[in-house]
Amino acid sequence: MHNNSRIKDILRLVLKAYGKDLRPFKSTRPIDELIRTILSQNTSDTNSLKAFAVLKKSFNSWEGLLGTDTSKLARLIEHAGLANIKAKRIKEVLLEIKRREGRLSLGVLKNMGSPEAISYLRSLKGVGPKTAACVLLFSFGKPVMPVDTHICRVTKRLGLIPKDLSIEEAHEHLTDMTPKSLIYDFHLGIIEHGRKTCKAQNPRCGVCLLYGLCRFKEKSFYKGE
DNA sequence: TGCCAGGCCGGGT
DNA sequence: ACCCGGCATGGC
Repeated sequence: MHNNSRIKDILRLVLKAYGKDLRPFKSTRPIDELIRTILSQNTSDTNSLKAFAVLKKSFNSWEGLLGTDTSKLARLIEHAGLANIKAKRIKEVLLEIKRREGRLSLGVLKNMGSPEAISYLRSLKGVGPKTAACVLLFSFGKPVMPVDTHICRVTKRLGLIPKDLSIEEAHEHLTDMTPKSLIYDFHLGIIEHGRKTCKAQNPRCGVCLLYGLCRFKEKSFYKGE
């Protein structure tokens, strides 16, 4: 637990600046979360949420999705981009869950430890470290940090993790070093920090003030600031 | 106009 | 164990 005090510092600043904007934890249904997260892979929120809304509207239950052919599914989710890949992933992942569990449910994860649950999810083709972490955190409240490209960049820049970590290693490091009860807030806070105010340096944001962490500088940082 | 968004897989070294 | 190309829409 090397960087423990530093991460607490940063957590405090992030929560002070953005805590009030974060939606409180409310667990989402695991299959919903899984589908939503696959749609979000390498895709903006607005596009993936639009596609998810179309899917929800198209099916009474996800059982209905299993009988739909993949090309038709791809048309339904075209707003999300990468639609052919995602349609195939969603359908095959759901089929595999149904095959394993006898029904379309991830309830089996509830009583698993995090490592076991991660292995289970990642053995589904199309589910990588980020998608697995989202399901475990947002549906089951397990202390697992989802790391996307933005979080990876920012935490490296903050010096919380070494710059040469792969994204998979970053998941492990950040999960380990963040106090369990704060993983959810930290994840959302960093996302919020990037999404909103800190396109330029924000005079009310302690993270920007202390660490110069405004979004517009990220590119130059990664070209070797 | 080009770049990038809450990734992941498969194939090559 | 890494590295890379492919996948593809919409917003700025």
